[in-house]
Amino acid sequence: MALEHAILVSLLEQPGSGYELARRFDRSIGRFWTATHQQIYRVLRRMEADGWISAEEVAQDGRPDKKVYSAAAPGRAALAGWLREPVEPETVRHELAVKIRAAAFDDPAALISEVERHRESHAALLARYLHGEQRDFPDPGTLDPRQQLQHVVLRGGIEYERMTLAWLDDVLATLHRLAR
Amino acid sequence: MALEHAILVSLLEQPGSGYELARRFDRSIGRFWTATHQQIYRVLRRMEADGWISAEEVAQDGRPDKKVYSAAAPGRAALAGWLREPVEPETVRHELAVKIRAAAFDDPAALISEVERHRESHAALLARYLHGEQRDFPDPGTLDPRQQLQHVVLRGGIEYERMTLAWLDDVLATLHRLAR
DNA sequence: CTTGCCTATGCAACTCGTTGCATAGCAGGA
DNA sequence: TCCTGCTATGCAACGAGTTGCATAGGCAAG
Repeated sequence: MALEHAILVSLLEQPGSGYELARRFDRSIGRFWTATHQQIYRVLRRMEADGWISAEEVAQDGRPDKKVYSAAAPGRAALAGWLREPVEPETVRHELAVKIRAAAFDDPAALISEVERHRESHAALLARYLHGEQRDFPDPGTLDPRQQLQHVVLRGGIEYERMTLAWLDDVLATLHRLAR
Repeated sequence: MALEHAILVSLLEQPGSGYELARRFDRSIGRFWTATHQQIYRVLRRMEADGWISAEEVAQDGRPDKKVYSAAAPGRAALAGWLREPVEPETVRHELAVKIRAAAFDDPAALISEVERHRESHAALLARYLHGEQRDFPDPGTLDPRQQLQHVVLRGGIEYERMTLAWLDDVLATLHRLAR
C-alpha cells in the first residue's frame, strides 16, 4: 500500500490538515495517486497512532478547528525504507481500452463521442500541466533537488498526455473508418 | 465496475473457463485490466446468476472437468448499455512517481537501481508488443473490424511503453545528476 | 431570508481486490 | 520415489476503496 507514503511525501512537502490533503489529492498529487477524504482521514488516524506523523490542533475563526499534521521522524524512516523496497508492478486499469475492444461487438460509432470527450479532457489537462510548468519551473537551470524531482515527474505527466492525445486521434480515425 | 465488462469482451472474443480467463488476464488483457482467479470466479458466478453468461460443463480426460462460459444475450445487451454510458475518469496509481518525489527527502541515488529495473521490464514489454504486432497484424491493410480495434489498442500499448522508456531515461539522467 | 456552497471531520455499510490455503489427479524431472 | 508444477475450482479472512449520510458554522447570491 502506498497511500500512507503518498501522504507522507505530501506532508513533508507541506504540513496540512486532512481536508487540505484531500484537496491536494484532487489537484496535483491526484494525477498519479487518487484518494477520497474518507481514506485520507482513516489513514491519518492510523499513522498518528503509529507515530509516523504528529498533529496540532489549530483554531480558526469563522471556520471549524483543524488538525494540522506533520511528518515525524519514524514516518521519514518508514518512507526511506519503502524507497529501498522493490516496487510492485503497476496494475493498469484502462477502461477505455476495454470499451474499444467491446465496440467490435456493438456499433463502433457509438464510441466516437465518448472518445472525443476523453480527448478534450486530456487536452485540457495537458494545457494545465504546461501552464504549471511555465509558472513553477520557468528557469530549469536553477532548480534545487526537490524541484528537479518535481519537474521530472511533471514532464512525465506532460509526455503521457501528449502520447494519449496522439493515440486518441488514432482511435478516432479508426472508429470513423469503421463507421463508414 | 468494469471487470464484468472486461470478462464479457473476453468471452465474446472466445468462450472459456474461469481458469482460461485468468490466464488471459495474466497475458494480453492483463495489460489494461488486471484480475486474479478469485475475482474472476466470483464475478463469473454472479454473472451466471444474472443470466449474462451461460455455462457448459466439459469433461476432460486426465484433467479436472471445467465449466466453459459464453456470453448470453442479456450480457451483450448490458455491454452495449455500458458502452453508451459516459466513462468515469481513470484513477491513476503511479507508485514510481510517488517514490521520485519521496526521493527529495532521502537519497536520490537509492532510487536508481529501482528505476533501472522498471526500465528493463518496460523494454521487455515493448519488445513483446512489437513481436505480437508482427505476428498478429502483419498486413494492416486487410484487417476485419475486430482486428482493427484490437490493433489500435495494441498501438496504444506500444506508444505507452515507448513514452515510458523515454521518460525513465529522463528520470535516470535527473537522478544521476543529483547523485553527483 | 432562504438556498446552496465551502470548510472540516467523521460513522456505517458496502463492494472490490488480495492472500493464504485446500483439494485432487496427472505429468515430468532429480 | 519424491518433489515440483500444471489444470481447475473454491472457501475464508482481511485490507483497500467507495458511497451515503451527518454535523455545524460561515458566506454569498438570489
